[in-house]
Amino acid sequence: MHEDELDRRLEHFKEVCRHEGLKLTHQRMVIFEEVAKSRDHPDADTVFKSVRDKVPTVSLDTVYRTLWMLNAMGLITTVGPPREKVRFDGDVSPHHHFVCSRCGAVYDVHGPAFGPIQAPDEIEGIGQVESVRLELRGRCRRCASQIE
Amino acid sequence: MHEDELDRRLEHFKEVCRHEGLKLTHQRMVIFEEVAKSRDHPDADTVFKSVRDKVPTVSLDTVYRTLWMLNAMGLITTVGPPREKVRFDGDVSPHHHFVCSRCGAVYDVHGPAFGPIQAPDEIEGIGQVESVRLELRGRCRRCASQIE
DNA sequence: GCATATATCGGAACAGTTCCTAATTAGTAA
DNA sequence: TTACTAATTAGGAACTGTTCCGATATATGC
Repeated sequence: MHEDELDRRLEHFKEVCRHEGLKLTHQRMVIFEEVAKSRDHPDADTVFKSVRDKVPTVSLDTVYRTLWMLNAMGLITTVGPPREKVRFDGDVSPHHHFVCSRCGAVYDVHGPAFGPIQAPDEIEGIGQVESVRLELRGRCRRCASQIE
Repeated sequence: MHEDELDRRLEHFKEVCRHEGLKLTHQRMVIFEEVAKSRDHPDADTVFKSVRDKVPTVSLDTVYRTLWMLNAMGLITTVGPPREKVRFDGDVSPHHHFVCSRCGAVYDVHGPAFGPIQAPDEIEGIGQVESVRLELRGRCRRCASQIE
């Protein structure tokens, strides 16, 4: 990534914070920068260790809080569903899932609209695909109809 | 689900166990039946509680061991990536991920082959889709080239 | 039935994440 | 600059989901 791009993201981050009335603490900036410039999808502990090199007293809690905050603000994303326990499915036929982000309910989606998903050619250079998992997230009907 | 279908699955399960030299314990059958007949993607604790009604002394460990075994045998599947910690991604542009099931490395997949994924009409009746997550799993090049 | 490899139970251990509270700090206004 | 205040942090305890461990029990093959 270009130095410029990182600066641009940092500036955007500051802007969003100001706009949301969030304080621009040193910790937050270092944590954001760490994820923004990383290319290897680090876990929380990895971020924690990197940040600690620059801010020795930072706590793991702060790292977690900040990461989820950044995620909520759309400044970073996560790989895999956040904070959920494993669930099992007796149906092994090819299908996908809709997970309600509010109540956690899981709905099967068999709809043929997707068809059998095929990996793009790019994958060739990365590895051998063994399974494809498609997960839709959102608010289910029941939750959507309830007042917040 | 028809009673027949459940019986068929149970019979298939027994067959696979025999073929693999796995013992057909009462616990295993009850656990498998519980997941096979469920329609709501239960978590391990839910399965545990259901099974306990029929086998009061069953342990949570047995439930977990059995569920992962069933998963490994392809008799059930999981929702969401199993046994992994959350990882973060500073890239918020639309893209997907390839996760190596052996070393855990995550690779970005931007390939246009997928295009913007669209939810099937079936979704209309389920809820409002807020995000779509596509995850490819398999063995990455580096791992594939190593002797097991 | 007997032998034995396999599976189970129960509880302790573990890992990742979140909670709690006193102390600190960024932003704001005088 | 200084003082004020609400937001944020550090550190460690607590929590949750999952796995490990060792003694006991059991399914299967003979």
